[in-house]
Amino acid sequence: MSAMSSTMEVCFNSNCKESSEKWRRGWRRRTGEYAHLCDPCASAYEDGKFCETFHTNASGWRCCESCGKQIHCGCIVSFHMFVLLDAGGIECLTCAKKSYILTPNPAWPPPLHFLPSQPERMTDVSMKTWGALAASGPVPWRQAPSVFNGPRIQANDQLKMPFEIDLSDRIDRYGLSERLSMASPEIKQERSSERLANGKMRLGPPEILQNGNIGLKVKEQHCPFTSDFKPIYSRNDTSSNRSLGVASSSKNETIDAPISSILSQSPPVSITVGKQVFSPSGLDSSGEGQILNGKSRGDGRSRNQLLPRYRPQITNEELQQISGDLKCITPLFEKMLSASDAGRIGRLVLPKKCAEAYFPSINHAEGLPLNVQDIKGKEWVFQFRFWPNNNSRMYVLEGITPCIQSMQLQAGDVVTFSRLEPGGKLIMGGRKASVVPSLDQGEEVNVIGSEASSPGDANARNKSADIISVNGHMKEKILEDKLVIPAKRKNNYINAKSKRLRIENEDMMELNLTYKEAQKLIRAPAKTVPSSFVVDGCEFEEFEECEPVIGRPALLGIDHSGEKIQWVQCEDCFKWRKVPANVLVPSKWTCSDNAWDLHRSMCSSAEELTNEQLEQMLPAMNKDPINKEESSERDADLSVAVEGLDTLANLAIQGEGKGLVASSENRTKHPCHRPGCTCVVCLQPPSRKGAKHGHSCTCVVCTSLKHRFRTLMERLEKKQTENSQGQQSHEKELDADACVGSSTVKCSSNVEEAPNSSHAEEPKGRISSASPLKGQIDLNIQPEREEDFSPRSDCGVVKCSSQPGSSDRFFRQQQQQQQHRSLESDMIGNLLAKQDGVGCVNIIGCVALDKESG
DNA sequence: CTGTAGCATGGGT
DNA sequence: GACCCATGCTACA
Repeated sequence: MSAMSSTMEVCFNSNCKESSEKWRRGWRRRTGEYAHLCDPCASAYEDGKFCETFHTNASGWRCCESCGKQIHCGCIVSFHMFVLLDAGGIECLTCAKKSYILTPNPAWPPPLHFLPSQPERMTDVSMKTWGALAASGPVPWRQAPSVFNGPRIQANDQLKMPFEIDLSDRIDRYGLSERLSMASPEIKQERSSERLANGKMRLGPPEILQNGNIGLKVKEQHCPFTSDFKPIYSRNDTSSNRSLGVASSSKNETIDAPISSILSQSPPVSITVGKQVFSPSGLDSSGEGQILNGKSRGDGRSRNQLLPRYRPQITNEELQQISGDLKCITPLFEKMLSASDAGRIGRLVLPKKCAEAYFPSINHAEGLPLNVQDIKGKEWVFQFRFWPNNNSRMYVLEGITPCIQSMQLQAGDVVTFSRLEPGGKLIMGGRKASVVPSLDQGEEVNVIGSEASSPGDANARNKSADIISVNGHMKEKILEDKLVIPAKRKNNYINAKSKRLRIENEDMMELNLTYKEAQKLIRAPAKTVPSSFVVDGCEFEEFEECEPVIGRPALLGIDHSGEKIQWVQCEDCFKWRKVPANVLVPSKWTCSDNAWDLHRSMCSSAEELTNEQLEQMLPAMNKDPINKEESSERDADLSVAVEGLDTLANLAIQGEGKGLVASSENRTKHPCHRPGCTCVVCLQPPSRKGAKHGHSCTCVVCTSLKHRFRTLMERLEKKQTENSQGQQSHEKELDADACVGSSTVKCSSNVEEAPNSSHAEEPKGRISSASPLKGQIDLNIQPEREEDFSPRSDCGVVKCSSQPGSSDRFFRQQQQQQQHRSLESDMIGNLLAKQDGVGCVNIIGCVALDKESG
């Protein structure tokens, strides 16, 4: 700071402007450079009298809450002369020193690109130390003041806060650095002995609380210039007015930062946020992995920092809820409950590193019982154990189901593990995914459909958007509790890690949709004239190179005058309006579009339908589990009727094609061909050189298609007959099975295989007349699927649920499809010659035909 | 037949 | 390619 230079410069002090060949270093500027001061100004600065000398008439003076000394708060010069108190006000550094709370003030974003060299001490000691800490193990300390996670800090950014240097200087000036840099052997020894005793961690020295001054003891425990810190996340209740505060921007702010970044960037001081004192530490008693018999547990990897997804994202409120007053809480880690975690098995798979770092050491697979207290104070005993797994271990916590249920957690929610001081009691908390606060590094838990999203997780967002794109606005009621997407891990948690979960979430769409319904809702976009052709009496409508339009579904009805009409729901007010039956209602339709009833061409107009009438029209609403609970809230229910596929989905839920009238033409729609499309059009003949199929094409594909179509008709006909006979029992089966399928609507049959010959010989006319799918067959064929379909799956409709297993099955189905597709072109000829079946309709109306013998 | 415990599998990192 | 871990599988009670 007092370095001299002989370069002729003007004093940086605007009130001085002396030119001098000799200048001295003053305060650190935002650029990272130092203010060059003339000798007198530098002296004033170093004496702490700069502002008193030059800024007496400036505003921004405040008094130290403790000693009353005036400090020029509004000045960069005095920026490091004071600390912000949690309760407001400031404290001069001298007083702050007395309370051993050395949290620097929040600073501006560090000048990444203008970083001057670090003062040697900081570089050599502090930074190395912290750098070493960052890589030294799971860091059960993640809290950091907002200053660290305001601007996103990358872990490897060599950030240097301005206060780092100056603070150390100040500390030096106040004679603190000596003390702080003194790594007491006693303390070290104490820490070592604390790490683990008898397999149980001693988590924090009792004396932390004994003197009633957590902050004080914490400071002594946290020698900033040693690499051996004890992490204490303490609730500095009594000394809050003496704590250096870094204001938390919000009460519920999550205090989080990449550990490595914190450790590598933050000054080695404890930090208070709210009422908490955050004492950074790379290691706690377990940070290096638990030590048993003097030997560190865990492999080398376990000493790496926790994966972001396991870093506790606990909030102040949660901490307060957990710890109460005068207690220290050390957030350890957290984990999003997977389907299996939250399942009936009651096993929570613990992240290995976390288990080894924070839980007692276990040497036998049987493990040991672990007393855990939930946030309500209820004691639980879990069995902490492991399974050998690939030369490794897989740690699980058994018997968590009651606790999970007690906390009303489910898959997607988060369980948190913290440690309560004194005593080191494990605290298990829970967080509903839908209430997760924003997290650092863009890690958030999102509720699909909400605006909350992780900024750094485009993929996750996209995935969410994918779902949204299907759901449109999707039913919030469904989403609220079910559709929870964890934002991501480093790249994308949900996208990469939780593919199953994602699929499961998609399953949660509870989308019951027959492909007949899908077909009726698909149409060519405006200005697009679909080509049509007839194959074996089946009229196809094809519009390539454009996205299909999902028409707005409507409910068929008959006017009081006996005229056929359809009821269409306004997109804005959700009132149902009557339009002529032959009208093609666009997917986006509002009352203002109601040209047929001008009296009801405004949303303010009353609805013509009574609730009873509507309920009659939507009888299935009361059958559906979801809609059942919503049936009493018709408005709320209707309010979620949305455009496009969302509406499609909703309508599909509401009934199996009841009253759906969206297409004016009874054609099979084949919207567009995309990569992966397996329709007969996209599937080139085995030679792969053929042109697209025309209506008179007699290639093997088209021939097979015709054959399939007949079979489809036959099967559906049989299925319908059978359904009408045993629908009730069948529904029970479906419920019991909890959906063998997926969000892909699938048609399968529980009908015995019909001999192929009969298919081929089936009179065409009979099929056409008998089948409700006359003239409707999608061209998308996935002939490979055979093992996917439960014989108990309903024909043309499938219920999807979040049941574990269904998603996985679907996932595997998808994988198998992919694999099959890669072989498909080679095998298509043979396959088509052999296959028959009824299909699977996905949301865009593609039909995958179930392979069938014969 | 059902539930559970323990291991195996395989996608993801 | 090793490791993690979600979940499937299966023997067993």
